[in-house]
Amino acid sequence: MSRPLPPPEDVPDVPVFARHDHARCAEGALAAAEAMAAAAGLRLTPVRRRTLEILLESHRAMGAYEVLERLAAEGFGRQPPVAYRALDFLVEQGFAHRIRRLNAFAACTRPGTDHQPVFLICRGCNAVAEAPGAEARAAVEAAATAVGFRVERASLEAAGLCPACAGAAAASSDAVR
Amino acid sequence: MSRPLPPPEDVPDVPVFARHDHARCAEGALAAAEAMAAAAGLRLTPVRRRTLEILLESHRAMGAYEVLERLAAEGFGRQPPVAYRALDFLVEQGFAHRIRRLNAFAACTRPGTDHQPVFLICRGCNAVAEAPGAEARAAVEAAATAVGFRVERASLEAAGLCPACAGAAAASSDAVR
DNA sequence: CATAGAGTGTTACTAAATAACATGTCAAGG
DNA sequence: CCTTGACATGTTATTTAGTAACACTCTATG
Repeated sequence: MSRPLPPPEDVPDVPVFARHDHARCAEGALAAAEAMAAAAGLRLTPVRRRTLEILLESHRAMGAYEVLERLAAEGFGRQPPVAYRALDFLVEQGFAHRIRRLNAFAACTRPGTDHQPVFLICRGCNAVAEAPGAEARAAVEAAATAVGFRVERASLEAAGLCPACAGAAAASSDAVR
Repeated sequence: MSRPLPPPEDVPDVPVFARHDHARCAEGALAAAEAMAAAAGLRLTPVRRRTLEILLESHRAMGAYEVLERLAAEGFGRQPPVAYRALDFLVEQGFAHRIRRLNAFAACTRPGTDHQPVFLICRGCNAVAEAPGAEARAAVEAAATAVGFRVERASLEAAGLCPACAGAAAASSDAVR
C-alpha cells in the first residue's frame, strides 16, 4: 500500500553553500525521509537507511562504488547490486538524487518538498546544491513543446564554482598579479 | 594556431523530429565541420572525420563502444581511447555533443552556430534533438546566481516522447480501449 | 502456519572511462 | 637536408559503472 500523503512542510531550506549546522541538517533530512517512508508504508530498512546516512554526511555526490565500500565495511553485502538497489530506492522515493554529470548520487536536501531542482555542482569542492528549478523547467518544457516533444523527465545540471571556491580562485589569481 | 572565425551562417535549422532529407542534412553538417576545422587550423583527420560521419548517420546518440566497433571494423584502432579521443575532439570543437543521461554521443545538428541547446531524448525511438536553450539557460543562470554560484557549463536534457512516438503510443492505447 | 512478496545477498557479466606508454607523421628551424 | 618537437594514433592494462539472474530470508496476511 502506498497512500499519498502531503509532504511535511517543516523542512528548512538549507543553503548548502552557506555555513550551516550540518548535523542538524542531516538529521532533519533523515527524519523527514523516515516519516515519509512510514507514512507511505515503505520500508526504510537498515541498508537503505544507512545508505542515506552515508550520503547525508556531506553535500557531495558519491559514486555507487564509494557507497558500496562503506556499506561493505559495515557488514552489509559487498556486491554492486546492494548499493544500487538501496540508491535506486532512495532516488525513487525522492530521498536522493542521481547526478548524471558525475554518474553519482547525492542526498536530497529537501526531502518531501515537491521540487524539481537545478543541480549546482562545484568543481572546486565537489559540493552539490539544489536551486529552485521551476522557471528553468518551464523554459525547457516550452522549448520542447514548440517542437512537439512531450517531456517526461528532465535533468538540469550546472557545473561551476560555488561562492567559497569562486572566492578562493579570485584570491589566488590576485596573488599571482 | 587557432584563429577565431565567425561560424558559417548557412546551416539550416533542421527539425530532427520531422521528415527531412537526411543525406543532405548529414552532408551539410560534415561540410560545416570541415570548413570550421580548416578555418581554425585544426585537423579533421581520418578517424575524427569517420567518427563524425558515423554519428551523423542517424539522429541517435551512440555509445563510445558502439562507435569504436564501427571504427575497428573499418581498420582503425580497436581500443577504447581511439573512440574516446575522436569523440572528445568532436565535442570540444562543437561538432558533437555528449548526452550525459545516456553516457553517449550525438552529432551536432547545427555545427558552427553558437548554440546552447536543450537536448530532447525520445525514449521511443532514441532520437536526440536539439531545441533552442537560451531561455532555459538564462533561467538556470538566474537560479544559480541567486545563491552565488558561478555557472561554467550546464547540461539541460529532457527525456520523453517525440511527436511520432507520442502519436504511436496514443494510437496503441486507443486500440486497447 | 502456509505462503506470496519484498528485501538482501550472491556470482557473473557487460559497459564506460582513463592512465600510461610506444610509435608514427609532419611542419618549422637550424 | 635533417633534426626536433608537437600532435596524432595505436597499444596494454586497469578502474569505475551498471545489470542480469538466481538463492535465501524474513514478514505480513489469509
